[in-house]
Amino acid sequence: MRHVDPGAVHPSLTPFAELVLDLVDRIPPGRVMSYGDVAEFLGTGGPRQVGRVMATYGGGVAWWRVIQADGSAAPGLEREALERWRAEATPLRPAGDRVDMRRARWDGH
DNA sequence: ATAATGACGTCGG
DNA sequence: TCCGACGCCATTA
Repeated sequence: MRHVDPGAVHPSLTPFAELVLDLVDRIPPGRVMSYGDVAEFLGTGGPRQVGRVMATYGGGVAWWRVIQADGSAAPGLEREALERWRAEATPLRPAGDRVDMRRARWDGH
């Protein structure tokens, strides 16, 4: 048996939740993906399903790198997300309260 | 099996 | 730019 597989199973999670969390774990610092981007990349589910997973299990991953398509942070976590974005130099819009999706969006590669 | 839920996305006004 | 209405679909009750 191996020591610790990065993509090892998370027993209590649904297959879809594992796919989401595994992908979020690979988003590089300073880059982001919208809920819709994640669903599209996985080829299953939709933005709301990704949102459900993040709301329930997002605490263990880089949740601030998964945002809404317009560049705004997850509801209720705007302040903390902003600190994270600044800390890892995520490209922000002039106003400074949202991510510049055109430059920060990660395509999965 | 059926219905309700929800960290969304898109479009019209 | 901001807001409301509607569609979406895995999960959960």
